[in-house]
Amino acid sequence: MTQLHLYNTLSRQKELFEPIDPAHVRMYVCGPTVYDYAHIGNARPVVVFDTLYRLLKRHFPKVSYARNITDVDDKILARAAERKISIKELTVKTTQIFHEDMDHLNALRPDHEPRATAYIAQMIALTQTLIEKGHAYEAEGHVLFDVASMPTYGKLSRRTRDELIAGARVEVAPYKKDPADFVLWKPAPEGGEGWDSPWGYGRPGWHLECSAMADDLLGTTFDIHGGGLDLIFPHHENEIAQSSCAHDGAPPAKYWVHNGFLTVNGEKMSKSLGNFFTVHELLDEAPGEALRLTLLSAHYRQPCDFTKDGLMTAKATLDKWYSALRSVADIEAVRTDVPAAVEDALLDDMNTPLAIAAIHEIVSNLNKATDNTQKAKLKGELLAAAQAVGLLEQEAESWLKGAGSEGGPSEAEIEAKIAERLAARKAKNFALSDEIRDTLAAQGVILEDGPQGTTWRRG
RNA sequence: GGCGCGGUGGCAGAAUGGCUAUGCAGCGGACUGCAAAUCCGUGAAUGCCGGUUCGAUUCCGGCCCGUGCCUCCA
Repeated sequence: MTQLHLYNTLSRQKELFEPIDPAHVRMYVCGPTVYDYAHIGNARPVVVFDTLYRLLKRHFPKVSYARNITDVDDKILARAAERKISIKELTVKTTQIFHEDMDHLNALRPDHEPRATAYIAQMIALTQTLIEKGHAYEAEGHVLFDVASMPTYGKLSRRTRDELIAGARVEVAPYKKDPADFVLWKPAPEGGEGWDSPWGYGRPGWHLECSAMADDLLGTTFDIHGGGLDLIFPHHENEIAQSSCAHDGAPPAKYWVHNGFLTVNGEKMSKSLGNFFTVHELLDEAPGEALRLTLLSAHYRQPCDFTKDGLMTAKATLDKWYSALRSVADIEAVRTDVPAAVEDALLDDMNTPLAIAAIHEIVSNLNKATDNTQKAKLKGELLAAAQAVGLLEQEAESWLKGAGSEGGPSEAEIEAKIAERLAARKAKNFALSDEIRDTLAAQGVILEDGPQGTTWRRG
């Protein structure tokens, strides 16, 4: 397979990816609501769509990737009030932390990262258009989308309005014409966070934000809209409703791509279960690349169960890969394209587990290689392959010697111990030699004796 | 209740109408002063019951189990 195929939620099938404009591919992914540290579940779509972004960039001349920042929302208001700080202060700080955390996961920054509050004018305009076209109505300071005005509503999530009503567990607001109607604009109290609008002081609805930003940055219809599975309904369904109705039927996106949910220790992550992990805290336990590899170890549409054991296995895998790279540190890599086995796996609906298996094979071949020409070629292949999935972006030496160095012995101390041990070994004092090795091992430093002498790494 | 997803060896996790990846763990060997790492070899799986088929883990139906959404959770 040499062309990209993606599973489109709209058709529930794998489809050949045919960009609207092959010269310029456009992708929008729903980003975080910045009220707290990003958790490991938030990281999954970031890593998944970063992998897709990298893949698209290799195959198309220009890619525009937009990922929004939702910086106005009930949870943000509540958190800011709780901490007695301004909304701005909260969202700026949280956004900064989000960026730092995602950088650690080797996620490239999107080309556009719109903040909802910078697009209020576009949201108001979109709402007005929907009212003018008869798809929205005002009621008690709210503007609501009129679901009955759109016969195809429910197409993405494959739900009918009857099902929605039958399954509704929420109390229906009395001002709604139809229980399925959703809010585009809602009133805000005087002095609270809000903006003036034709319908009074208020705030935009969440679904409206993405429609307005995507439309403004990527155009009426763009190629890929991504996000987590849980966003299919209602968020993406409502985005389709808003954008299509505002644009006389033109849908916002051609391909809808959704990543599966992440569980922790087999259960949905929640604070009460005690299995809630933020990316920030996990970075203290393992490098970001290990976290990234863990997330890519399962196919993006499958559920991914996160465990600390899995994280440690990913770390060990990277140790192995970096060790292979270190063994050829003095050989210059031959620059090559991403090896076919890896690229083909990725082109087939981003089969990252298969791509990772192919990387294992390259590592194995590199470890087996005897002549330098072969090693140079395989080193190039390994780097190209790993970087296609955002891994092996560090120097082997610093990965192996730097990880977990806080609190451990310094490099100079380790080198001194190794020299001491070498002397003991030469004198055939193996008791001392082993004692030195054991002591270092207890401090997290693993010694490996090879034909070229002793190398070390932190475990 | 409605809609959806999944059940593959000890674990993780791909693929496939017949010849069944990959990694970790295990076992044996090479190498090593001994280890570690690496390499070589090796055992081990398709939830249950039917159907279609020469043949099903793969397709179809039923069941069981798990799980997600239906609430501005990725």
